[in-house]
Amino acid sequence: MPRETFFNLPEAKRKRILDLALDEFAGGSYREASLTRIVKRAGIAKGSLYQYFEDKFDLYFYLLGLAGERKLLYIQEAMAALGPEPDFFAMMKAAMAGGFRLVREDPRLLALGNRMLQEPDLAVRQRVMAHFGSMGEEMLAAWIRQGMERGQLDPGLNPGTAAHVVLAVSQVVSQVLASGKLSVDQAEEMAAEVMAILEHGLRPRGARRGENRRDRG
Amino acid sequence: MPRETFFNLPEAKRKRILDLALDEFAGGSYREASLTRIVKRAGIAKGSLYQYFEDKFDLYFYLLGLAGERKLLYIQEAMAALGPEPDFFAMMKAAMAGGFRLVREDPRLLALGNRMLQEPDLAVRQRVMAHFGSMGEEMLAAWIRQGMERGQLDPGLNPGTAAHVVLAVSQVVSQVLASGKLSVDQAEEMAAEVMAILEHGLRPRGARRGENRRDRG
Amino acid sequence: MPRETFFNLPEAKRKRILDLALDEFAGGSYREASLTRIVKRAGIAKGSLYQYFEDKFDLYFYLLGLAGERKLLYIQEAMAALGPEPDFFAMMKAAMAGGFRLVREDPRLLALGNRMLQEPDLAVRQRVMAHFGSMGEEMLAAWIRQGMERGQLDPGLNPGTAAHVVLAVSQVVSQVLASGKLSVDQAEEMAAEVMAILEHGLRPRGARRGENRRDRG
Amino acid sequence: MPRETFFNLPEAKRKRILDLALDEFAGGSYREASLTRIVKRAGIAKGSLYQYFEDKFDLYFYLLGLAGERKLLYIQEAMAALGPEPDFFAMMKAAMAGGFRLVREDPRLLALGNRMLQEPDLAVRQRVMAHFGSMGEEMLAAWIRQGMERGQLDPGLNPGTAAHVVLAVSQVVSQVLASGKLSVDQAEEMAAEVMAILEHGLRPRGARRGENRRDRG
DNA sequence: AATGAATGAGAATTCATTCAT
DNA sequence: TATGAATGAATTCTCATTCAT
Repeated sequence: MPRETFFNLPEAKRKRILDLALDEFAGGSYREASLTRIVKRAGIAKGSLYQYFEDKFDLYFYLLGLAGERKLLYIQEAMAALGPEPDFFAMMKAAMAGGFRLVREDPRLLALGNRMLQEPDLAVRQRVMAHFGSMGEEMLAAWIRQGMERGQLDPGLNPGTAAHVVLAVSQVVSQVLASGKLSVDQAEEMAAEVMAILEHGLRPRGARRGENRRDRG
Repeated sequence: MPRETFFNLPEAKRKRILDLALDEFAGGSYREASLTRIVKRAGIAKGSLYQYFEDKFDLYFYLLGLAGERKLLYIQEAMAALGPEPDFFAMMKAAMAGGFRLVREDPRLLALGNRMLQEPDLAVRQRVMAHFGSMGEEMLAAWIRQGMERGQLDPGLNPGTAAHVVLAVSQVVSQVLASGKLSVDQAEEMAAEVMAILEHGLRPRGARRGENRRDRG
Repeated sequence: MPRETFFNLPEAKRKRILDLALDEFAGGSYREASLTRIVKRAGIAKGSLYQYFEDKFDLYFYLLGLAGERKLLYIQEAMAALGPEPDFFAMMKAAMAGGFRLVREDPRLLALGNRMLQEPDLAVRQRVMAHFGSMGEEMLAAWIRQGMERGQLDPGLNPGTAAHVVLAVSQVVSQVLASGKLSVDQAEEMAAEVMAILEHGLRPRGARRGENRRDRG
Repeated sequence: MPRETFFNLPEAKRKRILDLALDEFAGGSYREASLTRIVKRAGIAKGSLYQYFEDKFDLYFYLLGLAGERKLLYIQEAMAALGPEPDFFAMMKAAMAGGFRLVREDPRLLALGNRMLQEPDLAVRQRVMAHFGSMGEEMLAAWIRQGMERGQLDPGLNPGTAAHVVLAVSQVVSQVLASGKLSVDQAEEMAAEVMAILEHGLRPRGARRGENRRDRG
């Protein structure tokens, strides 16, 4: 956690530092993110950064926490709009919508997470995992189990595999976004498409027969 | 391209150098790959590497080419087994099978490609792209167009989006493999699952009615 | 000297600061003692320390003075128990006893002195010497002269050399203690042994055997 | 151990680097010795030093080895002049003479060893000890045992304590020398004096006076 | 009187690249 | 053709000291 010093800073300065740090850590691996560059751009002394944070990892970790927190918040807000006993796919779409809200606010927040998942430094990844766990993975597994119980998902599915598939697919959306190949709008469209496909693949087989699942035309 | 010197090297030495270089470049970003480490492990002089290759990028680029070439070869071999006018999904599965053959031979070849797609150094990525283009993307778009013409894919699809979806999904498989979360066998199983879902999602809608696409049980 | 501010501090706080400072300065060279660590452990502000003391040296110097003062006190108390015209070796033993009392009270006080004698920073050592002089050395020389006059020491001795020898030997005891190789009790035993040897070596020759032991010269 | 690179250097350069390094490491603690200063004074690039040595410790350790080696050599040469079954005190004097020869050649070699014995960084000291052991201590203990068997030392002695005393006394000589308080000649005189005292203290009691000098119990 | 933010020099170490032999 | 020494900028992190509040 940042030192008290950091929180005593005028908000503008604090935000500026976080902003520049986000630039760094979202733009490459942990190793490649340069504190030197941050302080140079921020116009502060090298030592100052060390008054705010324990060390490089402390800053990185704090940033990750902020991003995760915000993402979770958005997801929860999107899900709050759903009724009780919500459909699995409705939840997934709400979660995705939350993710997209995050991206529209600041794409780097998403990139930060992606970078972490690809972090080449094993020690860094382990330290992160030790605190954050696999996060989404567990939540998702719970959703899937619930969805199967409620008859929203094919009972023949292997929950573990399904979770991997779903998680992987949503990571794809993230990465397509991060790569800048698609605009946010295009990505959202693609995500809807992907979700439709997923839904088609994961719904109970019998339940799909004789009906038109796709209303997008 | 490597200098002539490199090709004059005894094959064992040449392979050894490439092998160690693959270790480096598959294990992190371009920046993090260390020539120093390569020469140390290879037991050759720093200067020698510069007699074989222009610079770091030259070596990296050559490695990428080798991996791409081999992947393409495997895909082509897998596709050669298909009859004339092959089904789109059969082609996809063949391509995937080619990819898995690559992975079984050397997982680092796959990791190398993944790392490149995530390369944080813009200049590096651009130089790579300038020579390799989006590779798979164009081939895939052609397949999709063909598939739609032949009535194997839903005519209502947006080919570009579909290409992205398909590409993204196969990248997912790659990354799951690279992450080590799944064994190659598990990943292959998951890939089959994913392909089934994709097929379900992309086949012409009418064509699916009243038939059981899924024979896996 | 500390500023007035320091003496206005509640005693507990004052002692705590000195205690932590002793930890630092007894544990390494002047340079390695870290004010940052002191204030962190003391839970006071960096600036506060500079309100109490001029600078790092001021604190160090004050600490040295305190330790020296106490050591002198203990020595004097041990000597007060001796009768008038005390024997040189009785005085030495009393002095040593004083030193051991100091060590038993707080071994860091001894370590502090030893570190000073080994201080690598010439400027620091010189500033210390400028104020404290060689301390013990002069007192010791006086004792030796006195001892020779009173016939307690061999008149053939070179007083300067003898002083060095005696001082050096007692430093040995200090360092053995500081090194932690011996317990205080063991060290005290060793000191007695050493003193016995010294006594044997420095007593007037005639007093021992009626012959001149020295065949080297 | 230094890298091959170092040994391939022209001798003058190699010596110059070692000389400057000796300046650093003999002048303070491990931490205080500055590689930056060494390269600046040597007029070489920072990176070059790392071509010669693994890291700071490697350089330090190599220096220590050189000094130890030379000291041992001198001691052995001095002892070679002694006849068979040499007297314990003759051996001690020879050893001391070896030490003085070292000091006359380069006092920093002695200072280096002293600094090591006082090294505040525990980890450094441990790594050194792990390779060098206590060196002298063991050799000395053997001498003492031998001396007692041969009737050159008082059989009532505790060999451990005696070893400590002797070792400590010779360290004193070292430190007096290192401190610069005495010239080498004066120090050698003092050493002789000290040895005479020691001899007097450690010789068999009967051999001296036919009585037991020890009344301390 | 107390605070604690700011500073910048200095520390060890790694790296890709050049070039004389 | 191979070598490997030299380079210097880059990295993270620590420190004593100052000063406005």
